[in-house]
Amino acid sequence: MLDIRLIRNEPEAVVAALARRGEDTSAIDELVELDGRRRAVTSERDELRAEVNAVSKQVGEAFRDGRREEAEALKAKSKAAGEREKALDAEVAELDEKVRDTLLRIPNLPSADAPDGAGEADNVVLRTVGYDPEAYGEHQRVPHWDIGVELGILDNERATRISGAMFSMYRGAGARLLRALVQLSLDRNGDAYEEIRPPTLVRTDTMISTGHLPKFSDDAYHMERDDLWAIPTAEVPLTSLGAGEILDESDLPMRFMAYTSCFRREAGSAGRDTRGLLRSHEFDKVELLAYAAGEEQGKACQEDVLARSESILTDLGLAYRVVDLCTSDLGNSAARTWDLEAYAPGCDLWLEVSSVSWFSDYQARRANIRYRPADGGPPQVIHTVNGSAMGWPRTWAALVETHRRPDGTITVPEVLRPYLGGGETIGA
RNA sequence: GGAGGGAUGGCAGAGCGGACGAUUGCGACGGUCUUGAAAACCGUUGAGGGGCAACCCUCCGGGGGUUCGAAUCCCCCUCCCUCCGCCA
Repeated sequence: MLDIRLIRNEPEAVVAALARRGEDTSAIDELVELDGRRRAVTSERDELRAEVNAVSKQVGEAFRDGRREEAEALKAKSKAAGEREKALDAEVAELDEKVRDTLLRIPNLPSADAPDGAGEADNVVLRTVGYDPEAYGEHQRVPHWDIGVELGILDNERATRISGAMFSMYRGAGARLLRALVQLSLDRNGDAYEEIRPPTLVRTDTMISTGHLPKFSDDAYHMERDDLWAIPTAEVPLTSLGAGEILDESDLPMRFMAYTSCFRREAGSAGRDTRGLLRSHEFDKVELLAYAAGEEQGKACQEDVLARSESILTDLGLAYRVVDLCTSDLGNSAARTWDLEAYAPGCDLWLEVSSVSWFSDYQARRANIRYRPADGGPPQVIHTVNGSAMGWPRTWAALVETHRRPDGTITVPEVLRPYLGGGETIGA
């Protein structure tokens, strides 16, 4: 959520920044007005409160000194003020809630260096690595859903029978490959990122902190009976790890990683890109996340996550490109996002396998995570950064398609072999 | 699921209707002393909001109530702990 003081002091700047997203900015004018009213009523209420406090004190003194009559008179005076105060207090509460509700629905301001744009087409490809369209043979032009069936390593037909459309099931070497990918990624990031195994069901508050609620409730699975949400990404519990806390600047940046299932209803995208592993309701992901002291450190952390994710793709022998999301394609909470897209030759698609974002203090303000500056100043809201390392189904797909040999078997990239008992081939 | 006990500042832990934003200890920070450090001693040290400022208001898990006045009394909720039951 944005800082209300920023909206108050520089509404034009906020409107201009939101306009870069193509966002309707009328909520800002509304907020400025609401906030003004709220502050006026609040100070009026506070004055009355101060009066009640002062008079009450006198009541006590009068009683102690035995001045009964005076005490009774003061009591009546205080009671009258108290009643007016109560009415104003209700009004303040209502305005507070309105301000917060409005604030929660306003997206983050894009970073100054995020490219402007009106849609996906305006995203900027920063670099393409290892891609040569001429280099792929016919044997690599087989989509993973066919390879999966052919080798018996993917069984979405039965997954569908068990859970419905857009669920998947890995089998045998396919399941092992998936686990190897997860483990590789955890192992190589363990030097700097603390491994966490968080809960995958979370409270409403937790979903609000990352910005997944209140606006995007249709995208998430909700367990009505217990009022819990299935996480769409480990970003949700990891971001809230430090909720409500004041950290020491010397401990920052703090870095965490988690391997979890992720659950997405994919409302509105039914039937789109649903073949094979392109899009499913449940998938595995390893997430890297950092708490940073301010913008400079935050941006450095974003670079670190990106570099780490890229190196995994490189080591897996996959072609990929880095895409700088334009302002209109940016997620609600993000200020700057780089997507990593791996090339899958079989389905001839660039698959988004990672999304590395800097959220400035937007999420941390919602989660109320702060740090105490080393110079002793007042607590500051931290910055958050996160990125996938990686989203595994799509990586699995790109890998299987890329490394398919003419005989239909799959070459296991060297880095994965230790995790597969030294095995060099799948499907032999 | 049943019974009981809790939730107070960075942490520990008092307070149980008015002088309490809160005793105290630890920690942290500043100073004295010291070649330096430690120890000792002195001092400072919660968060949020409003105001140019003096200063004012709010916050003792959350919400409601009683009262002129609530950290303190009452009700509801959440969470934690102990015991019992059940269960992976």
